Amino acid sequence: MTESLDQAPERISEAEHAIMEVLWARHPLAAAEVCEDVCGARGWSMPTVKTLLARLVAKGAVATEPDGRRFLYTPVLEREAYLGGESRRMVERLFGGRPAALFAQLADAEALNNDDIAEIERLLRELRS
Amino acid sequence: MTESLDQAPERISEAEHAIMEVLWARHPLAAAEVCEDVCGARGWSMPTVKTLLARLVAKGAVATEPDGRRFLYTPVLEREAYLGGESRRMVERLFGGRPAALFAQLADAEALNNDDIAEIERLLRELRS
DNA sequence: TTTCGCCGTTTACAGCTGTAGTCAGATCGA
DNA sequence: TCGATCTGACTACAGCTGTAAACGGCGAAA
Repeated sequence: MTESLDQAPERISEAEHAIMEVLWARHPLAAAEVCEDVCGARGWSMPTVKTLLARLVAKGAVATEPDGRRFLYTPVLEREAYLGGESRRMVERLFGGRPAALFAQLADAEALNNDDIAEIERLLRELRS
Repeated sequence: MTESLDQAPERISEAEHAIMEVLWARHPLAAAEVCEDVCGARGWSMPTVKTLLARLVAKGAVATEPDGRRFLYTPVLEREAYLGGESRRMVERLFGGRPAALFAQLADAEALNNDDIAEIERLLRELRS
């Protein structure tokens, strides 16, 4: 397996993830614009957003590009990679790496509605081909 | 129903979860026995296990029963409930509550092997009936 | 009865996380 | 030119987490 010379996984916290979602949806953005998108929903203030952005930059998950006197922020870490990594980590930690066990759990907890089931079936058919 | 032990979900950390897994597998156990099961694998020492057990008791996830001069520990929180809750939380947080998106992600990351797929198909057939 | 060892409890402490205040420098408008 | 702003940087701080040492009581062995 790829022992990745790349960057260490560098965990992203939940608050940081909220910032990433904003940037994944639209970028590059200035700090103030990120705040517009997220401060209301989470009850944060500008300083909070700035701190989180700075931490993300320090972790290499977000890049900056100067724009006059301010910075524009762009995600470096890709959404797919992040979600994939988190999902696998979770399946690993909670279900011993067996995705089927996760599926069984969700089914058991009735967390799957008919649409979910239909879509998962479609995905499986696709995988098979 | 029973009076709310579950009003507040009372998050369980990863280290605490390792302890819970030991107790779910076998209980009741004394602290020393828990350590036997987990100290080697995680490189922990007795004090660490004791701290984690104490925190779990404080959170109401584990109950104690006196056994001579020591305590025996038994899980109160059930494994199914814990896994279900964690799974749903994760699907909520990362995939906007759409389990199918999680599966698409796992499929995309090639985290599903043939056995997983076969088992999920079997579960789907079961659900259908 | 005195001491030793085991057990749970208390205390410790550094790193991460959530949340935010303050500050110094750049810049735009007057 | 000079202050009002805006921006990122630095600082702060409490709570949670991982990890563990120190303490104090109680029963067993001597």
